[in-house]
Amino acid sequence: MATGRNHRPATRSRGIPEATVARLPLYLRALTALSERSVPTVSSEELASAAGVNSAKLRKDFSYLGSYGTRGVGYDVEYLVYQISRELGLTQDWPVVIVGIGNLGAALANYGGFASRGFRVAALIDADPSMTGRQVAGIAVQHVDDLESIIAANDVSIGVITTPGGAAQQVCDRLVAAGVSSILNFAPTVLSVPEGVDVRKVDLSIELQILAFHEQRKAAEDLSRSVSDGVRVSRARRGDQGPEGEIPAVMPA
Amino acid sequence: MATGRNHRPATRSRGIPEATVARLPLYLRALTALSERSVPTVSSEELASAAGVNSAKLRKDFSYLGSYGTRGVGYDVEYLVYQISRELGLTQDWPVVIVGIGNLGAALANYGGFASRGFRVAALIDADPSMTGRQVAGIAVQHVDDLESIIAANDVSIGVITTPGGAAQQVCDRLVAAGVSSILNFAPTVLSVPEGVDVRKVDLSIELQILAFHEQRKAAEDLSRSVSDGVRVSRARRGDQGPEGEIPAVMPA
DNA sequence: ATGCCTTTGTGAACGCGTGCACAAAGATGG
DNA sequence: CCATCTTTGTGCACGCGTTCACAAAGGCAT
Repeated sequence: MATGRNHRPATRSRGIPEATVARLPLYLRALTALSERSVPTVSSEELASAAGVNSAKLRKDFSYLGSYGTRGVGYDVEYLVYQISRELGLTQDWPVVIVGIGNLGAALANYGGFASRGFRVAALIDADPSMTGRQVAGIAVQHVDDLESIIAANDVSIGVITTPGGAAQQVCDRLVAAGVSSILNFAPTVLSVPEGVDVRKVDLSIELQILAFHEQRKAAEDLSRSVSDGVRVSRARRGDQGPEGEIPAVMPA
Repeated sequence: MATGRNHRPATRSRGIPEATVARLPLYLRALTALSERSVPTVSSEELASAAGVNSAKLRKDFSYLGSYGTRGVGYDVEYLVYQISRELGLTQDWPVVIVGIGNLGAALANYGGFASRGFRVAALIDADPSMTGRQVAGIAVQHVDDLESIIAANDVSIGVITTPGGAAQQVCDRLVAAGVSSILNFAPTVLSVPEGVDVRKVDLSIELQILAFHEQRKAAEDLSRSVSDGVRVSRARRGDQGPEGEIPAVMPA
């Protein structure tokens, strides 16, 4: 039920809105950068600008965590880093398994952003026997037959699925049965999971299609503007705005 | 200003809500699967189930495109595939450049989901001279010095950034200056772009942090429930719920 | 042709998220 | 100790998105 975007639509996480939770990592990243530059305090305006959000939104977000600011001064960077880290559960270590060590799985295994924030790649799992034992990012790939024991041995609760779409649901079921209750799904599949399991989806193809929609809309606007203004627009040459040549994605006013 | 999630917050795309646009690729995928099985028609209930959404939401989404269903019967699969494809701009070919051919960039270049839906990897670009000329996914990597000419020669309007965070803004600026107006950003950076340029962000680290938040919340709930019920919960052993041992992410009722 | 049955399309209500605007709070200088 | 100035925290209003519930519409059997 839980899809990647607009996550956990009904249940509010007991006080902290989902939209706020989704922004906390953004703030944390900006704060960490400030911390590394030894900046002691930061105002909501500055931090909001660094995180790319509205300052009122940022203040409201922080208000859900508590009153951690000082009026007239701003927020203590170190303190806020700690509070957000704790709220996100990053003060503890999260072992993660990656299932499906293809190009993407290998890329994720090598991705530095994991280790930097409390996430540790506990195991790499693949169904291909010829992959078993191969070192990827310094970790030996294990066979999917041992999935359950690997999960149990490492007390893993977060799984990343980077298998082909056809295998995703099956892998998901096994992960969940083995005790994993949070899944990051890169496979182009709608996973069905029991109540209590969180799924977030990252779908590269969908992201591109959304961009294409807006791109087409912009092209159509440019086209209609160029017709009236006589301005030549590169993208307008592309043509093919549908079979009837009508402007797509534009409802009749 | 445009962040990856909740995209284009103010401007509605002249008739089609952004939330609907984000779901169209989901419907399209489900419909394509039905089409391959030669299913002629589908009801909103069936399709919604396949796409993992509410049927009322699906019907309202389709209502923004027009009245393409037949009451008492459902939707014609082939016709709907065509209409959605056209609406998303997938009837035309979108040349895409990928900048930053590391693990992730290479994974994306090899990703089959691109070509299957009107997207064509027109060029791979990297700043490392030793990468220049190397074949990745059958495409020769080109040097970033030639970025502008590559964009122009291929009439590229969509760029994918998979560089390290430090290089992302610079690459972004050059892409935009060269005429790219839609960017898919995998770098952990808040990109600032001029008006009219769309940016979608995919941040693996952020997705994991959101999962960790919910995971921690579930662990805290399990913990408090196990205290009263005497149920032993695996995750409860993990401990370390913050320095005061209080339950995090739970506002006092 | 007529009545029934299924399914769409949508009006209306509700809830969440956002942003404005301001009062409260606290630091700082005299 | 008081005045001033900065910045937080939040009440409020607004708009978008979701969901319900039902009337309209069309197929189908008799």
